[in-house]
Amino acid sequence: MAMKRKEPIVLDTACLREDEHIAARDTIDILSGKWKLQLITTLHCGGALQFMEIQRLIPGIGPKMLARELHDLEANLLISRTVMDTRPVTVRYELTPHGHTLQGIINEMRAWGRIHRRMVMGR
Amino acid sequence: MAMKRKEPIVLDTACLREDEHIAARDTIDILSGKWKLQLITTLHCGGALQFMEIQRLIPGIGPKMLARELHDLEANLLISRTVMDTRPVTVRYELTPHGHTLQGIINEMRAWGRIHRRMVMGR
DNA sequence: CAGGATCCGGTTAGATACTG
DNA sequence: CAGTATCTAACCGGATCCTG
Repeated sequence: MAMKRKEPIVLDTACLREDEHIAARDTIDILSGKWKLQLITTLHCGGALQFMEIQRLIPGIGPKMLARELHDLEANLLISRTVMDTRPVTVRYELTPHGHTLQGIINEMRAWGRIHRRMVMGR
Repeated sequence: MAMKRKEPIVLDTACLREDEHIAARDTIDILSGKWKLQLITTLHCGGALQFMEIQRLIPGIGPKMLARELHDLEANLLISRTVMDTRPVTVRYELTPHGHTLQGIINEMRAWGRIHRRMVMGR
């Protein structure tokens, strides 16, 4: 008697394509990490800011983390770093136009997060 | 002579409110982790699936990680877990309606991620 | 089939101290 | 002011083995 053949599970690939996963993952990776969201939002609202100004606006972040996160964002062309020739030197960090486009997604995350919190915490 | 008073930096708080940060962070936390996005998308496209079916659909994931991620999502009311009384037992995992609402954000992440990739990789 | 238990290497993030 | 260097504790994710 023939074995009952179990067909391999293959879903409609349209929504499971590899590069679709990658695109979403890229976005998540950029936004992941403890301070990225706050940092982006702070620069979005605050415009151009200096290193210490940012540190004061984000309570709890240390210089090491702040420097690292700023590097990451700069490498992704999301912020620009400008050394001003003042004395002592100051550095101006600012979201690029591309960086500002992230705020749309962040706002959606806020909206969903609020709904989610009500759902999980129960009203 | 009076010192030049540096005003403390206080930005319009509307976009920097603590609970706004938290809401966005909740969303990120749910979507962070190596397999969450793929897992949600797989269940979104595939409907109800068994443990092993999911494992086959997500190449590389091990049973430990899969179990953990499923637990996380269930704790957040994003998926439902149903034990079927078959022999041997099988378990059916399925996105809840609330879970399906995540796909909107995920799709936006994909769209942004594609744009971003073109921007960084240069064309 | 559906997982839990254990071990283990790599990454992450904080504290502290120091430099140009 | 604007960071870097170093050390360490915590966490993440994988491999392997085991159970009901």
